[in-house]
Amino acid sequence: MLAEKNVFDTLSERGFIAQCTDEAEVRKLLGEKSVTFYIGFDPTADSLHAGHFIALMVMAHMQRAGHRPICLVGGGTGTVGDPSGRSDLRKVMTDEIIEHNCECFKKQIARFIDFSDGKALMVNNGDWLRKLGYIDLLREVGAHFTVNRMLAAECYKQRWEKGLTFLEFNYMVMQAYDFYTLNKNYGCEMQLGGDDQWSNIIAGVELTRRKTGRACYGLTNKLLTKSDGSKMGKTAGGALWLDAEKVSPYDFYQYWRNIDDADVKTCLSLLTFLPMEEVNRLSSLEGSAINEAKKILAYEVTKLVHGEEAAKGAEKSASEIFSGKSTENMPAVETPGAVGKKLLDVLAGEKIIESKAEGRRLISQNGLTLNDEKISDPDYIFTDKDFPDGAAVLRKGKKKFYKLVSK
RNA sequence: GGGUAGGUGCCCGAGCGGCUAAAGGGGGCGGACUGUAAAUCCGUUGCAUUUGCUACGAUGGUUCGAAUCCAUCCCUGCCCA
Repeated sequence: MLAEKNVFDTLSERGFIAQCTDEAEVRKLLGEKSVTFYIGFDPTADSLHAGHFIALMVMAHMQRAGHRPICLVGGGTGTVGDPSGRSDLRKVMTDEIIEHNCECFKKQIARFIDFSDGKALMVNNGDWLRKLGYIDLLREVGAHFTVNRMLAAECYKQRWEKGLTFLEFNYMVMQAYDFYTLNKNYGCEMQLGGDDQWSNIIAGVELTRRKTGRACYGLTNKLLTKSDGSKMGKTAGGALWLDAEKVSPYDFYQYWRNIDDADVKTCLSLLTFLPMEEVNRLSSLEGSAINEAKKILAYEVTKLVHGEEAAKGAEKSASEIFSGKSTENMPAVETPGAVGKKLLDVLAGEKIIESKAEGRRLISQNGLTLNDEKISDPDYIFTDKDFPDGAAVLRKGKKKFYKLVSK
């Protein structure tokens, strides 16, 4: 069942599309039948992050329009590591870790994509890549690649200075083989992915054509970057993970709530399903009014990732905390027996600060507030009075709040 | 395998016997200004704290004293094979 509107237009209108093979052909294809397509995710960590989310959105748009997604987790390619656009060699992971990460990915992806009734498939390229024989692969696939062409690929540019290992050089071949395999087994005709995957995708399109004579297509989505070109989705602790254990819904919400004005439009159109009229209306708000747009953005993205309940909770906490009305939903930290202990010891113990030196620095720079009183003494010791109702409100910097619960 | 240039804090990058926990920049953090924004400005940025510990690829050595000198090893780039 195809949607009335061509997804290609939807994706294009929302600003997803970076590069595409034969646009007219792809658009036509997507408009006339249900297309099976795939996106691969390499298990580089035990959670997906904001960068993957945009790909999931593309996938969701496609599925909503009646096409069939194949989610590929890279149990095989993950062992090699994609060098595309990277300046360093990826860490080698053990098979156990890769397997574990694949499982984590599967669970997360299942929240965004409907896998019921075969509406989507989940595959692991380890299933076919791992049992390939070297000689067989060379003869079957290697013959179709010229090194000259591979070397010219944009994705290796970054590596010219640092050196590219043969191991990584093969990544492209493996990914191309994935596409060919999926085309053969599932009739997969398109591969989507982040724009950094363009070279790999093209390789797959060509391999499939050479081996089968069938035309395949590729389309890449823009990478999630800020208006200044830097990567979006970076937090103090690293990536903006989709796993609630790694980044709480509240922090996740706050990330989007604090996005640059200039990025509001991109985020709304790429990361939410709000109609474009609404996206345009919200992102045209000026001055402080654009905060409304940010609230909606934060709520919508959090809802997609963590569910409606968590999104509402995060929204409520944020508005209460920043208006100073209530501390009820503030992120709580259990600090039993804090009374009588040094403030810095307690905070360091709870990882609220990374080290006591950082704590001292914060205090000397007026960055720590306890129940609305600036802390000025690095040796401050908690007293009963700090926990009026069994809880104290600690503020670190301007925006990080913690409710210390003393039991 | 031969020649050569290197491996410095989160990253880039200076330092090339003591004044070096290590210039400068980026990033991060804090403050001011604001709109829980950006830009800007100021401060700060190993840990422990009252001169203690750990750090300049690894291990040994020379020295009163080494990131800086020597030896061996590991890793990387480039050129040659």
